[in-house]
This record gives sequence, structure tokens and C-alpha cells, in this order.
Amino acid sequence: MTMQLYNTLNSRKEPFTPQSPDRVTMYVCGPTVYSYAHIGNYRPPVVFDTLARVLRRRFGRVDYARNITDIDDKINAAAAKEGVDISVITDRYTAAYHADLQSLGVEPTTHEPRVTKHLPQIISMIETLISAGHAYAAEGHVLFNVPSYPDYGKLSKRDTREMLAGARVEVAPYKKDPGDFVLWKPSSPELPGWDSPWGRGRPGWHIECSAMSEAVLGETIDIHGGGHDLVFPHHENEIAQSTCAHGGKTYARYWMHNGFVNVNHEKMSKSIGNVLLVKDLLQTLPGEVIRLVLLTGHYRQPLDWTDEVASDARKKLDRVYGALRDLGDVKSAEGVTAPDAFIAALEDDLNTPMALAELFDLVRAANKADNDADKARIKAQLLDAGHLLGLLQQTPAAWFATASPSSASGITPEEIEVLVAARLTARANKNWAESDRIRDELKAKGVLVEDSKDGQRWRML
RNA sequence: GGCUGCGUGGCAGAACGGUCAUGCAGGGGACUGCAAAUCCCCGUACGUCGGUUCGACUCCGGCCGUAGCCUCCA
Repeated sequence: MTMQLYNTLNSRKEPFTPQSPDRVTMYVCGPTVYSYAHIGNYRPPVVFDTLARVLRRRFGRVDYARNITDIDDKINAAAAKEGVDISVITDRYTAAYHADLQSLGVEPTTHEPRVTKHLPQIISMIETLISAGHAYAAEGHVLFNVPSYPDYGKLSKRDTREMLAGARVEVAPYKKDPGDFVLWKPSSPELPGWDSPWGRGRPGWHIECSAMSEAVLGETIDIHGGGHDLVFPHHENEIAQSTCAHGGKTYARYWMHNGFVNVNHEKMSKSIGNVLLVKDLLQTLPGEVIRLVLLTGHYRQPLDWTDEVASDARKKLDRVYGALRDLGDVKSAEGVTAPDAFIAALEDDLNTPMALAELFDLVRAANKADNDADKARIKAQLLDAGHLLGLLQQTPAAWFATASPSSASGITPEEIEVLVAARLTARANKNWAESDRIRDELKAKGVLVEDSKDGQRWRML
């Protein structure tokens, strides 16, 4: 079975084959670092990190770029407000972004291009577009001339003429065509700016991705991803710029877009006040729980974040880690990887819900296994499946000891062990009343004690 | 108004033209001093109206509802 990916360009699943049989190139639009990122901002990194793991397994090498947008008017506004250089803002929020990614188990990308490091490439691409007749300078701006690219609107299935009717933004007088968009804009003296053939200014929003993608991955990439809202205008404009700058060569062969994250059935918005920052969620939830929530639904569907889905994810991980724990010290079998059905689910347009169903089949098999050979094989399968999803990255002991930072009642593992030892003595004397009293005491402190055939064990509730 | 989706059991969430999704919750049983964990068994679905078909949750059409985008936005 060949790998299948849904391509926004053609609105259907298509067999995926990279340009080079042993190398995949992928570019995903990254964050603008002007504030802390919310849960929705992390769906693309988690989804495409998972995809990268699957692609790497199948094709060997994945050259994956996710940019940091560190030039932007929102950054300028934040810097002006604090009276600092934009680098203070962008450094701070880039570091915060990286910290969140690590908590979510997102592996570093091959490339992480920044706009401030690619001004020459951006300017060069704009010059190419001007000399090819696709762009023009006007009043300090440089604009891309949309009518010069007949395929404009193909990705988002839009008719440029119809769009004008619904246009809700005033058309700048220097535009030749109302649909023309900015490649370069002038900066007033108090704003950050860079020298260019058109005066001191800064790049428009869309050109950065075109220029950086070319710089780090080449003119034609295999996969370009991002949030669904970027289809228009951002990705439509990227296609226009890159295709025209490259003499008509295909810019990206497969376009993938993830659905939005809602919160309690509502769109996240500052006015509603329901914006969930990942750095805040991490105060009460392990990163793996957040990651699992993001993988619980198919990436193209909207995802509703509620307390219930978070607690469901936690329980799911309890179950999987529980199976791993019961596998005990059995050494996982060499050379055994995740089951074919699990891989097949992920290779079918990254069907993570179906892959998770396969994972739970494995969990049941693990819990039923009664010999070391089966246990060794299943353990290897579980760990490999977990690795592909970016989950199960800690030991069961660590998971059960820390799975709930929220309910940490201040009790230390040492104190727990003292009580557990006292309970062991009581149990040796069949003093059930004392045994149950200690169990209740621990439970009141957020610790659940269980009696297994191997003795007592505990976990944080 | 234009474009693109979606509507599955108490909740979350997939697949598939005729056979189990899966997880949580719920009911019954096994195990346990009692629990917990685990295992076994069991309910509750496919927005609505038509069409195609031997047979549709799955294909087609109408309707209703709902979400996103239409140059800030993951």
C-alpha cells in the first residue's frame, strides 16, 4: 500500500511519492513570535512532527523546515509598547515556543529559518519577480500583480473577480489591481527597517515563506503544511510568488492543512477570553496528555478542547503506561516494530484515531500475554508505536509518579514510601483496618495505592 | 452572497456498500480480605426526506442544522 495524503490542491487523498525516493522535503508555516502561543498554534507542529516521524520511517530522510517569523507589525507593536528592540521580544517568545515544543514531544526540525536572517534572499526574490513582470514598485511599496499569474486562486478555489465583490478592505490607491498584495513595504524612521532597492522598509507577510523555503529546501518541495486558515491568502500568495519566481516550476507538490482547535465549542478569541496558552496548560497537564489530545481527532477535522477530552487523554495514557508497567522488566524484542495495521493507519493520511485504536488492541494483547516471548514482542511493538506518535517517552514509573502535577498535595515520594511500608507491615499481620486506613490517608493526599501480585504500587491521582 | 467542510451511540472519535472500530462512562461476571488494576460478556448510533442497489451509516440529490475562509489569524 502506498502512502496516502490528502492534498488541498486537488481536494482528495492521493498516493504520496517524494521527488527523491529516499528524501522528503517539507515546509510548515511556523509562529510569529510576538506573544505566548496557544493550544491552536501547536496543532501544526504536533501534527507535522508526527507526519515527519512516519515519513522518516518510510523514506529514510526528511528535510523539514518550520520557520520563525521574527519580522512583523505585531512584533513591532509589542516592542514599542515595552520600549525595547524587537529582538528582545522575538528572543523571548522564540525561547518560550521551543520550551513548549519540547514539552509536547516535538522533535527539532532540520531547519528553522528566520526572516531576519533571510533579507537578502527575500530582496533577491522580489527583484526577480519585478524583472519577470510579476511585480512592480509603487510609492515605496512593491506589489505582486495578481493578474500576471493566471492560476491564482487554484489552491483556495477562488475566482479572483468574484472576490472583489466581497472585498471588505479598502483598496490602496497605488495598486494596479485590487487583488495585488504587498511584497515589500516602507518603514517610517521609528519602525524597524532594512535597506533595499526600494528604500528602507520591511518584507510583506507572504514573501518570507517563499524565500526561506527556496533557501533551505529548494525550488520545489514535496509537502507544504499549515493551519487551514492559511489556505487563503497566505498559501495562495506563496504559490503565486514562488511559481512566478521560478519560471513556472511547481512550488509544493502536496498541500496539507490542519483543522482549528476550538475551546468548549467556541472559537478561541481574546474577546471571549478563552485563549488557552500551552505554557499555562502545562502547569496542570503533562505534555504527553496535550499531545495526545491533539492526535485524538483526525488532523483535518476541527478539534474541540474541553476539560473532558484532556482527562480522557490522561486516562488513555494511564491505560497504556499501565500495560507497559505490567510488562515489567521483560526486555523488548530486538528488531520488532509497530504492527503493520498501526503503520498503515498512519500512512493513510495520518489517521491517528485509527492508529490509536490499533495501539489499544496492542494494550489488550499486552495485558493478556502470559509468556516472556509474547511480552517481549508486544513491548517492542508498543514502544515503537509510541515513538511514532511521539508518546510513551518516559518510564511507567515516571508517568505514574508525575502524571498529575495539578493535584500534587506536597507529599514527597519519601513520605509516600514510609506510609506504604507501614501498610505492608499491617498487611503482613492481616491488620486490614490499619491497611485500609493508610490507603485512605494516602488517597486523601492524592495517592492511589494498588495491591498487585508483585506487592503494593502507587500513583498520583 | 461566494467558496470549502461537517452532522455517528451518554461523551470523545474512526472505518467501511452486506461482518468488532477504539477510549472513557454505564450494566453483569472473574480475580481480590476489601479495593484498585486486569480479563470476559452486554446496552445505547449513524440529522432529515427521497433516489441508486439484492442490500447504504457508507454512493447520488433536496432539505434542515453547524463550522471555517472571503486579503490580522495555526
